[in-house]
Amino acid sequence: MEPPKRRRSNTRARLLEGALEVFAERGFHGASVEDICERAGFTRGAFYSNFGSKDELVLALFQATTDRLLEQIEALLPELASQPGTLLDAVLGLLDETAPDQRQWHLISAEFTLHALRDPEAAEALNKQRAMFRESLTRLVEQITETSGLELTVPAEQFVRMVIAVHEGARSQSLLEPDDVPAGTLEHTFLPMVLEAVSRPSR
Amino acid sequence: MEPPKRRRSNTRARLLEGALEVFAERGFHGASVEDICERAGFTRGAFYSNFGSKDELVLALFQATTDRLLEQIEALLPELASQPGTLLDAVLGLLDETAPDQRQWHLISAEFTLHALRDPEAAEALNKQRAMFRESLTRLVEQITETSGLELTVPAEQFVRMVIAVHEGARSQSLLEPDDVPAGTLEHTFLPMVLEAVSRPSR
DNA sequence: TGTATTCAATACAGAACTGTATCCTACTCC
DNA sequence: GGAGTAGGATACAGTTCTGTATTGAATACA
Repeated sequence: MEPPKRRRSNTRARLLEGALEVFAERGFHGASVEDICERAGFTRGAFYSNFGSKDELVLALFQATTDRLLEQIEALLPELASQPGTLLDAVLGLLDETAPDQRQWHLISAEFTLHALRDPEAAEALNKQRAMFRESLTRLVEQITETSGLELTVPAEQFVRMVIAVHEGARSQSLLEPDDVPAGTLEHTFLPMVLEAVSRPSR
Repeated sequence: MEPPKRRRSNTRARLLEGALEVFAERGFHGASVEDICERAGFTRGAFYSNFGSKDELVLALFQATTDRLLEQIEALLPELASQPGTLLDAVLGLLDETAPDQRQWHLISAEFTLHALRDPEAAEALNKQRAMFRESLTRLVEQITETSGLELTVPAEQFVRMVIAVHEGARSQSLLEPDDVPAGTLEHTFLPMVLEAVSRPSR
């Protein structure tokens, strides 16, 4: 009674993967259930046998993505915290490594955010995820500042919020104008200055 | 032969207005032509008599929005540049005043950006608009730094890019978590620090 | 006042999409 | 190797949307 599910969970995974791609290309509303199935190599029969509706799939996709993100963070945090290197390297490292395909991730993430801005329920889920992410990042920042003789003049969480804002805003610009703003340019120019502005050698 | 168009241009305007609202609520793909017409108080007959398709309307809406934005900037720039006040007040003032309805503007703007990230033609149009906006903002920054005994340690345009990144990233956070991040909090906490970090009294 | 024109409403045809019901195939387990 | 079942394909019905063709009312103009 256990093994027969191997096939099932596999097609679920493939459907989720296909959905990720198609959503990135056409957006949630723009992608039909059939588009997703086609991409995954199935027909709608498989879809409705695994998900109740597109909304349910979106939710599952969000959950899966969140789970993977948090797993990655768990794996990366101790490494980054213990390795030598500047605070910024660690922070940017985490931000970058958790988004292997920058472009796709940004598209999906923006799509989710937009969706959440219109739907309170989605907003709650997204905020929960973002809060966990911020927390991890905040912990990382605190650990590194403690061990590196650096002290922040603002609460670590607020610093993290700022880093995230810059990161997102910058990435949006670099994806829109890849020629004028190569990926990472803005972050690497400004975050060091920001950091300098809000930190000092600890007592 | 000229006056008969008065009615026409009026319904065009109402359709555009309706589209703005509906797009903000449901997104481009999520809004049907009929939704837009209904909001504007027409039926699809009026729509297809004024626009060839939803895509054409989106383009027209983008153009109209851009035109209005640039007009507003033209009107605000001299005022802001001449008025007493800090550089930041002026910059944030411009950013805020050009977006009377923060939420709707952000939604539409995000939707456009997302669309542009998927469609090179839209990207070009959006980038042109953003370039003009940045230019105005850059001019404002340069004017104010010149007259206020302040000097930037980075090119004005890059500073402007950074301000925009922060502004967008911050607004996204404050719209998602209005309780935890009241509008303007992040900007007003961090931008002064950033500014301090990248400026010094001029020679 | 009568005629022409403009512009939006209405009616309609066709396409796309969703969701369900049924069928078919390939395992599983005896 | 044969019955039972899981899971995906196929066929179908219903809905929604788009775009066009036609109609009708209001306005301009003579």
